Amino acid sequence: MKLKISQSELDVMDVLWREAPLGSAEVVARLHDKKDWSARTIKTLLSRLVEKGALTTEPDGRRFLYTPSISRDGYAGPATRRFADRLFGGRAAPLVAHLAEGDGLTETDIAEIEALLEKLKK
Amino acid sequence: MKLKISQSELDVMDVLWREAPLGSAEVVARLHDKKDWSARTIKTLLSRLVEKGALTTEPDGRRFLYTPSISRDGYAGPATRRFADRLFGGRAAPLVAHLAEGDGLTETDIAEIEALLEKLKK
DNA sequence: TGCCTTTGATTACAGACGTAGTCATATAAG
DNA sequence: CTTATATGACTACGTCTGTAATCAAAGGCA
Repeated sequence: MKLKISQSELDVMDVLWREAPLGSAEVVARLHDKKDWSARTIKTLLSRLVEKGALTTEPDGRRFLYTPSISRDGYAGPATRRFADRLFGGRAAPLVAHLAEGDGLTETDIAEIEALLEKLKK
Repeated sequence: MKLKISQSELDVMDVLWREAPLGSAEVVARLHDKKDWSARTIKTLLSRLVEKGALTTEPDGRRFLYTPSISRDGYAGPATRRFADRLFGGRAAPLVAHLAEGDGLTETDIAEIEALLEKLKK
């Protein structure tokens, strides 16, 4: 059961991972600034995500409310590992190095990662 | 000039990033254990990569030698940032956390990342 | 010297993806 | 009650991907 979510679909999931359930019009509203898509396009993406089982629907009057059926972490974990494998042979350090390039890491990020590493070492 | 390399194509690039130039038969040999692809398939991927400009060719008798025209880092850097953006809104810590799950980080990885963070803080 | 093998070129084809349009219907507004 | 509108269902269509097969040229082997 490998759930394959495409790039554009991920943008939609992102909205619903932040806030759910939402109706399609609300998703459209949330995406309005970020992406220059027609409402139709977003509706299509929502439908495909439902087909794929990434979203659950719940009727709310004449419309549907959409809710993710996988958590962001549930999806991101395996995806991250596959990503690291393909690009860096699974080694984590180069990945972090790329993130760090050009001020990619905030103070907070650094602190959090350090805390994380501390815990791992114990 | 956005170079778009697909998943399967990346597996081919990986071989050539490790060792280049190589002829197609050699690439096929290197991939034999990893992927269960016919030689035809790999040839197609090589051709597509050449079309896309990700590989350079150099005639060597009746065959071609393939060499990457972008470095692994040159490709991985932007790709990593896009990946982090899409999945974690650009925040690095959750990404590292996922990598760490289930013993994903070796001692060496941890040490390297720590060194990296040290340098960033200065 | 004529055929098999290797290699590159060209072609194939289904399914996923990006990006919508059309249609029917339910509903809100007047 | 009638009409404009919002919403979901279905349809569209060109491109990209995964995964090859076929064809032709060029050299190796019998």
